[in-house]
Order: sequence, then C-alpha cells, then structure tokens
Amino acid sequence: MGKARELDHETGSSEERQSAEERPSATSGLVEQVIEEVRTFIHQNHLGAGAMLPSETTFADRLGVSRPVAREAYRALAAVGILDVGNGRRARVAVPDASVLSLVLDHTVHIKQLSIQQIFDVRRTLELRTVSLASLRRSNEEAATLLNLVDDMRRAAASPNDVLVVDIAFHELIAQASRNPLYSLLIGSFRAATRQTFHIGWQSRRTVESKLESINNHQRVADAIAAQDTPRAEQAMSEHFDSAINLLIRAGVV
Amino acid sequence: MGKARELDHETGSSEERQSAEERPSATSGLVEQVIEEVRTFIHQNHLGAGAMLPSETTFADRLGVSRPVAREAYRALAAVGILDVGNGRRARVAVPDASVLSLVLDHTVHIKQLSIQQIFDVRRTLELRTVSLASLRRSNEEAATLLNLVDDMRRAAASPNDVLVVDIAFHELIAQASRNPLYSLLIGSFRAATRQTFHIGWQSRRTVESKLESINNHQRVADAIAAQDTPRAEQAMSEHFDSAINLLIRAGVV
DNA sequence: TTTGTCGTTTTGTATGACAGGTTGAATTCG
DNA sequence: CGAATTCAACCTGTCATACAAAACGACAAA
Repeated sequence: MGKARELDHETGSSEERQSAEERPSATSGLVEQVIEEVRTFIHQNHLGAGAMLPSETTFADRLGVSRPVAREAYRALAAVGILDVGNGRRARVAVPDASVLSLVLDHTVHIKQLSIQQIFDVRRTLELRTVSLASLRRSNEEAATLLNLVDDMRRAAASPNDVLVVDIAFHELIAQASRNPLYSLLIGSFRAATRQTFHIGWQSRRTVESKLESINNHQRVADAIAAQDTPRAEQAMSEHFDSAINLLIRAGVV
Repeated sequence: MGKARELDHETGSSEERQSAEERPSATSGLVEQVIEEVRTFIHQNHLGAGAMLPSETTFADRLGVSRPVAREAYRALAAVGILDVGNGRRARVAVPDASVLSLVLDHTVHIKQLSIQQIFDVRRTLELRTVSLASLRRSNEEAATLLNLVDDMRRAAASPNDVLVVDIAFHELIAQASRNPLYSLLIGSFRAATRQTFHIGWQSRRTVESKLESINNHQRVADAIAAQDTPRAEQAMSEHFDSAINLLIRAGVV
C-alpha cells in the first residue's frame, strides 16, 4: 500500500528561495525539510503510538536525499520524543514523556534565564489544580499508594536522597491521578530542577520537628485526597508550597 | 583553552553492561554519551546564552569519536532548543523557546494521547495565574498594547485568521507581562494546538453578537489588567475560558 | 506447537571528500 | 591613523561508501 504522498525533490531545483530570511531554523537546510516531511508522513498516514516508520534508507531514497540527512532528521525527532529509534529496529512513533522538557528546563536554569523561584510559582499553580482533580478522580489504589508514600517518607526521614525520591513520586502520582497526561508531563519535567534544589531546602530544616512539619504537610494532602475533600486538599497543598518556598527564600535561593 | 575533562572512550571496553536493560535511550549509544558530554561541557564551563561551543571536529577529536557522531549530538541538542547551529557558524548556546514544546504537544494530540479539552484545562490553570501576575506587574506599555490588541480584534472580527493571530498575541502578551519566562514558554507552546481548534470554536459562533461576546471577554480582561484590578482580571479570564470551552464542547470537540 | 538457528534487514559508526557560508584578520584606501 | 574592503582559514552542510552490531523473520527441527 504505497500511499505516501509523492514529493520528489528535484535535485537541481533552484526555486526555493521564497523568503528564507527571517528564521534560519525554519525551512533552510535539508534536514529541517526532512523533519517536516516525516511529521506530515505521520499525520497523513494517521500513525499512532508504536507505529513503524520507513527505514532511513527508504525515506532518504524517496525524498532524494542521502542517508545521513534522513538519519539526522530521525535523530532530531527522537531527541524531542516524537520517534523512538534503536539499533536494528525500525523507528517507531513514540509518545513523548517528561524527560525532554526536563532537560530544557534544567538547561534554562543553568544559563540563568529562569530562576528556581519562577519554577516553583509554576509548580504551585499546576499542583494546586492537580490536587483538586486528583481528589475528585483518584482511584482507590492511588489513594492507598499515596498514603503509603507518606509512610515511606516518614521512614526515610533520615536519608535526604530517599526523601527526595519519595517526594518526587508523591507529586507525580498526584499528577497521574488528575487523569490529564499533560499535567503529568509538565510536573514530571520539574524533576531535574527539583533534584538540584531539594537538598538546599531539606538541609535548612535543621530540627527534627521541622522535617516532620514537611512530612505532615504531605500527610494532610494525602489524607484530603483519600477523603476526597477537595477544598482541604487544595488548602493543604497550598500550605505545603508556602512552607517549601519560604524555606528556599530564607536559604538564599532567589 | 583546552581544559575540558578528559574521557577517553576505550574502543574495546566490554565492561559497560551494568544495567542497560531498562531504557534504551539512557546510556547506550555513542551519540547519547556525546550529548551528555556536551551538556556537562556547558555546565562546567558556565557557558551562558550565546556562548560559542567547540566545533564539531574539535569536540569529536577530543572525545575520540567520528564527526557524524558529534554532529548528531549537536543536532539533537539543537532540536530541543539547547544549541543554535547554523551553516558556517560555530554552535552557540541558545535559550529555549516555545517551539519545541509546541511540536511535542501537537504530536501528542495527533497520536491521540492528549485531548484538546485536557490542553484547555491546563491553559485555563496557567492563564488564571498569568492574568493575576500580569495585573500586578504589567508595564504601562504592555497595558496599552493589550488594549490595542482588543481593538485590532474588533476590527478583524470578519477575518477568522486575523482574529486568531491577535488572540494568540493577546494571551502571550499577558504571559510576558507575568514576568515569568516559564509561563511564556508554556503558554506559547499551545500555539500549534490552538491554531487547529480555533476555527472550530470561532465558526460555531454563528451570530455577530456571539463573536462580539468573545471579543468583549477579551476587553474585560484587558480593562482589568490595565486597571490593575486582580480579582476582576481573574474573573474575566475565567469567564473567557468558560465561554471558549463550552463552545468547543457544544461543537463536539471532546 | 514450540524452539533453535540462520540469513536478511536496519541501525550504529567511521572515513573521506567537497561545496557553501561565516568570521576575522590583513590590506588598502580615504 | 581610521575605516572600509578583500581574502583566506575555518566551519558546517551534504554526499558516498563501508563495515559492525543488533533485531527481525522465516525456516527447520524436536
């Protein structure tokens, strides 16, 4: 069923300079064109998650470009999570996860174009919503797992690294319980940035009761979600973020 | 000067199978390793936006890999907005913009892993926050531009495409006025998805007064931001989203 | 029916080459 | 002496080819 659109790039076509002046990343460059071709190929053939794409060689031949060009296009789409390439296998359509955006945010913080405080503001905004949705839509298993995570956190209170892992799992599970994968994607993308700042906040909690206060905040959130008490869940999450942000500000993270 | 970390990849090293079972995109593959090397290079040398990186050849030689490998690593990082590569120029450190996430969201919607309604829920959550921040932090120029955009929208009411352009500019300007670039990044990333659904909603506004209602919603938002009336701005934006979402639901977009 | 084997396909990596663009320094002119 | 110009070195874009490694599918054997 060779029903793919026919788009023969005449090798000697010298008629493609309409307005390639504005953005150098738009249409100039063979690789960018092939990337666009691959995207339209996915859309026009209605390929879903896991569907296989033509091989690099096939796609390169069909478009009249060399294999390295098609290869770089595949690699670029894999880098943004649209394709899943692997040795020996054909490239498959992938469903993007949080890792790409996590890399981007981590980089943006590193080059000082984004502050931890700004990320926390967005996190607070998003998680005040996910906690509401989660209290309405969570399954019984998710509620139970959430309560277990708080117990895990209490047990791991002496090990910052373990607390961090549990804390991340806690917030991502709430996002998952919101039944909106975009919230999961966005909140999951804060992982790299959270990892870098967690220890600052946690170590500034000198006393045991200060650490217990943080854990109790999580407890209140989990309890409210388990009880499906939406206003209380939102209130508890709000206090949790207030506590965390104030801690970071006092620790000097501006 | 050549102070980069030395990490010679022994060609015949057969001792790297600790746990490369879980994720095929983690450490397997030379390109992935080089991508990681480039990231650590940026971090360790504290390169900021616009800083130049070594050439593909230099980096490839230093790591003992071929140029195509280094090239694909650069290309992958450029695809996610971390690098800015161009013909003739050396690669520079870039500040990521919304285009990458826009591509990802567009793709995720296309493969039916994300619905328009779910995107709208996130948009509503984020923009209820940006409109609050904007009402507090907007400059006088931004307030004036916002009011002008509403006038433009009123003038362009007969041309759906023009309304769409103005509408996008309206929401992105509010995000910019929030003084948090992460909000700009996220809200800007909804452009591709918004473009696809705008016409459905707008065309379902059959009567003139229905279109005017939408424009008046924008007017109320802009007025409240100009007056720095935060609660009213939030209320107006909330009504704007309620109106838009109800419209899409009635149009059958589930 | 299940399993093991083997050949084919596909990706991973390397090498070499050349065209075209960019950059910066040397040069020349005012 | 300063500024515009020219030019050469550098760098990326693209291509062709080759071989290794991994995965897949078909076929044969238990």
